[in-house]
Amino acid sequence: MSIVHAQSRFTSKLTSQCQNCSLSALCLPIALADEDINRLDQIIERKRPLKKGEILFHQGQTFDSVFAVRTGTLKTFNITSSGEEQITGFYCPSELVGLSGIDNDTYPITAKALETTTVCEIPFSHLENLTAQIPSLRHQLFRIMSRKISEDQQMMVLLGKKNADEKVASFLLNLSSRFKKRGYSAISFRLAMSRGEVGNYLGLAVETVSRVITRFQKNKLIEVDGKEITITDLAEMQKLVGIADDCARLADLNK
Amino acid sequence: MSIVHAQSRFTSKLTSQCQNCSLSALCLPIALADEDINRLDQIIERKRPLKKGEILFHQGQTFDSVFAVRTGTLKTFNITSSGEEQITGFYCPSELVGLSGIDNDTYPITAKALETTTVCEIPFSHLENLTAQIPSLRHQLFRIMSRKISEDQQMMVLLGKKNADEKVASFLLNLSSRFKKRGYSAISFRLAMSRGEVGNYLGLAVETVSRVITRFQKNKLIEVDGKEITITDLAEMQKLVGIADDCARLADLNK
DNA sequence: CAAGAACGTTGACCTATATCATGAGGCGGC
DNA sequence: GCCGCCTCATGATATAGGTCAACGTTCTTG
Repeated sequence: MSIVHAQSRFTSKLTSQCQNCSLSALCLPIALADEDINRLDQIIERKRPLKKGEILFHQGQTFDSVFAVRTGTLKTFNITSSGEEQITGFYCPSELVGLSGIDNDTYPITAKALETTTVCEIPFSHLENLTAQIPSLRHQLFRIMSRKISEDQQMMVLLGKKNADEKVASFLLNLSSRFKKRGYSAISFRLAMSRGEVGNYLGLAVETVSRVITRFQKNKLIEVDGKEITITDLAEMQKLVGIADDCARLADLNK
Repeated sequence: MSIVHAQSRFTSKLTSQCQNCSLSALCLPIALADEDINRLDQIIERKRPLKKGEILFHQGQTFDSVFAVRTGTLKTFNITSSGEEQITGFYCPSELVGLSGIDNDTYPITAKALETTTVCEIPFSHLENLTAQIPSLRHQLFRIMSRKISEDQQMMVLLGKKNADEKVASFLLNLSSRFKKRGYSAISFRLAMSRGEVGNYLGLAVETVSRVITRFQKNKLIEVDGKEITITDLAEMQKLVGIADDCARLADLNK
């Protein structure tokens, strides 16, 4: 009987259910009981894939959902007074986009696909209701938002205090750890974004990004083949960035 | 009878109750029913004032509470790899500090008083429990966190794309609107932070901040007397910053 | 109230990175 | 499968803002 149960349960889930999703351990369902995952599952809509360059939501558009990236990569950006775009983030699988829209019921940024990308749409009003009933989901959502705040603040430190080398090294190591977290190689990966987008994000000119990458290659820190990056000297890269990225370790340094 | 009720209710509240707090319309209690404010009130602890330079919490310390500023001003900062501090925010009355600590149960930043400052301590586990029962409180907390994410992203744009003039102008206008929101003058106010702290926050050297401020004075944009600032040409200042700070207005510009 | 420390301003100079310019791949579209 | 465009790399040059130094002013503290 338990077999029948398991079976029916299995067949009733198509590949796009949270239970089967290889990302569930990183994404919203983390720490949820099976039954609760089901409830979450029911409010989630899987959308047709976005092609490269397609837009998920626009700056100024009415907010109604947050989105979990399933495959591919997104960027989010603002349009500045002078009309140029300022990229505020890149989003990889399992990451949640759109949380900044809750405040004004309006997305303050645009989200655009860097490559073919699939997302799960999570209508926020439903999610919010569910959080009333599922404490661990509520806590998880608070944590995700809190982490986003911390990360953005780290980014502020990067933009305000780091030089070009440190910025690029931080960026590469950050991607590395995100890939690692979801089971890919931490030392070898493919950039979904162009040099221009990297520069825009880091507050650098394209040319500077290009030169730094070339220099890193010459100094045998990384190997590069177009968008393929291999970190060959992780230790040296980490030294470049400084230990401060590990906040916890500093706890006793600032009394 | 209703008079007695009102009376007893009044006398039962000391000055440090949410109901009597002049900030309640801006702070967490916004949109809460009286009875719900009471429940919130009960979990909040008022702390003795912090003197200038005292620390509210340390980077690395275990997270247990968020804090609402009642009077005074706080700054939050990180220590970078090279040991210098990078300021990540200034907090004025009614604003909530410490939300970035939820994620790791650890504050990733230090919060320090810039002047004599009083705060309300809100133990987060209690707050989280209350949000299960009070939907409007839950929504308010999501909104506050969401707004923080938007604001930090605006800050990233500022750090990544703006020049010194634009940074300083943005900073002054930002303070101006925060003062205005809580009923103070939008054109005349006192900076709680030093030029050095402004520079640190904006990714500029002290000298640059000083020079920009001097230039603004010469150009009759502002008047300055030490830490007292008066904005004399608001329109020109806004022009300097650009219209893009108003995200909503751009909704139809980026199709 | 005096002395030292911290803060703020201003000038001279320097440098990291932006900008401009050019050319070489590489990719998408017809 | 070719053309045109976009991306990337690299050199030459310009510049915004950093750094260093000197000095006045304003807090702080004994």
